[in-house]
Amino acid sequence: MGIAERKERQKAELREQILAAAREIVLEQGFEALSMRKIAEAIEYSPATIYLHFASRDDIALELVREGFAEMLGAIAPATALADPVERLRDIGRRYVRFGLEHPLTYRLIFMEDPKFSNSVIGQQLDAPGEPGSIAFEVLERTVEELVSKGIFRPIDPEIASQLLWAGVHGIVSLRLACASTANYFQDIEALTEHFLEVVENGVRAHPNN
Amino acid sequence: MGIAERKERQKAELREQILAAAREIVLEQGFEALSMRKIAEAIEYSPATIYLHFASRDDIALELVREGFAEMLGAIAPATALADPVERLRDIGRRYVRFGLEHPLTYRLIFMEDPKFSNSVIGQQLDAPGEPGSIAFEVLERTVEELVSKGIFRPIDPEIASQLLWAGVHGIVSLRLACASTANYFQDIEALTEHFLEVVENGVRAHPNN
DNA sequence: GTCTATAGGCTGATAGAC
DNA sequence: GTCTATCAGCCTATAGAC
Repeated sequence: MGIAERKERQKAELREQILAAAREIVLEQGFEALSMRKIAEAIEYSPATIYLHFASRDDIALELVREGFAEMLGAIAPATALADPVERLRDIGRRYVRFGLEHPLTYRLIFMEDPKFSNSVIGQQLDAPGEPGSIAFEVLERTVEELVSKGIFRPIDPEIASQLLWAGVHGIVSLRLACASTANYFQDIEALTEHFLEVVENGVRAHPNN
Repeated sequence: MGIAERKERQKAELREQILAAAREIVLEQGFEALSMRKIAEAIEYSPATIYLHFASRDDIALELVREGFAEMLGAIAPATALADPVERLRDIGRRYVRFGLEHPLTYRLIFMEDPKFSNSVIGQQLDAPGEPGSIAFEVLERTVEELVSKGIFRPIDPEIASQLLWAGVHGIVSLRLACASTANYFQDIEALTEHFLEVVENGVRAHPNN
């Protein structure tokens, strides 16, 4: 059945081409500029052909958000390897912020563009136990747990602490993306991140060390 | 010159009607649904008439973002009246989050919708010393200063501390708005806000009280 | 599988009549 | 000041030919 396989391969390739073209349009012209016609032009097929691979524009957009989310998790993942929970926690925060700053349009796409897609993707990732997003959040929670059990952090609900950390780094990134030109007020985001991590760490520490 | 005045009054009235209609459309159908035709239909004038009061759709949108920002500041302002700086700081945070949750679409419009407008409005507000936004941020900074000078907070740069607080509450609100349906993970935003304020307070306190 | 052609919308903005 | 009419363009999605 070599012929059927080749056909399937070609079909999958075209699907990938569509997504790649869509990604490029979003990264170059913004999310709202994404249209079936532009994708068609980029891949040198007619708009009608795209509908053989995706049911709608929303389907493509959703897939892009999914990919963006996965890309973000991939950028944060290396932090997991750190043995020291204090360093691991900091590294997660730093990597999160760095990803947001280095991929502002991807970050916007995931969290700020269309609530319909953000909601669907983030919700799916967090509600299903096996999903990468769920696992990433669990790593965060378990790191907090470790810090508590080692007596470094005072007893604090790991879920709440994790949500605080997430909200904090998300706030730093998304506020920056919302007022990117307001350079006067958010000059050094990396430094702000360090301060945030230090303040939170200090705020939940069992034996304050300032 | 009563006639000229009446005409001016009527002109201003129509301008207000346009903005009111635009606001309603954005709050009911979302920002991207805002169009000149829909506004025209709502005010029962032809689309061409709107152009006598606003140069473009962007002009109207910008004005809406400006108004939204002002509305937010107005909702936070009462916190200024609190004499106790600790309570004042907490109240600012609480009011900020409450406004975001009670006016999600206005909050989205200000910070998450179109960076073009967010940027312009937030930038203008923060860069010009006399603007309400600038003043609000100064109140925050001065509150931190007061806490430091009274020995309640350790010596910390008030600007950095203020940015941290802003980023934190913004993160709480905007993450919630991005994944509104993910109720499992962000059940009680008010409680999360309390934890955030407590952790930050504790993290910068001169004499830890846990 | 891929195309052309098109239905059936929507949009911002403006010229020119009244 | 306000209108009608319209330009010039965008869009998603599909029917039907090849």
